[in-house]
Amino acid sequence: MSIEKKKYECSALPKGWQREEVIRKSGLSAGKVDVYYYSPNGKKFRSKPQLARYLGDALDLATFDFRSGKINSLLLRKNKKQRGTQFDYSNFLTYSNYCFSRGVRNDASLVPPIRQTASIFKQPVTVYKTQEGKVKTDFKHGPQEKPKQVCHQ
DNA sequence: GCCACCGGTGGC
DNA sequence: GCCACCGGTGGC
Repeated sequence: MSIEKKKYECSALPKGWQREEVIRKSGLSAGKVDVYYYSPNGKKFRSKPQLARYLGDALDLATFDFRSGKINSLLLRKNKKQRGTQFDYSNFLTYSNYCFSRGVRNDASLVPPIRQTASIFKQPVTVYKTQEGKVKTDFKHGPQEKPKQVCHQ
């Protein structure tokens, strides 16, 4: 039989990103599920910090739940200790809030949004509905490869 | 040498 | 005690 492995688009991330679940098949941790992400250009990611480093300012992962691949606003409360550079919360809106404000629910488990008005992404982004419950995001002239420094004025 | 995979543990 | 994260290595 084929191995339990699936790679799907991840709706909480920009178009082209994929999420994969791999079930451990041996050892003490057999049955444990490992989650990996693949960037549009095929780079593999095995942790949220790794993802965050790669994305830099291009996308805020504060509400991104790595394991489930979904947006979880509760993560904001449990502020993980931020090392080195400290994140500026004064000027951002979570992706889920953004979806909410657009009348898009992409996940049933979203908690009510915290009302905020701010620019969402630090990079131009287009969000549009395709089908029921699906959201696509496209970065305008987004870099193909590594997101380099984005100029914030 | 690479990388998929499981182990070990720090931080909670 | 759990689990997110990443080290290390076996198998290629």
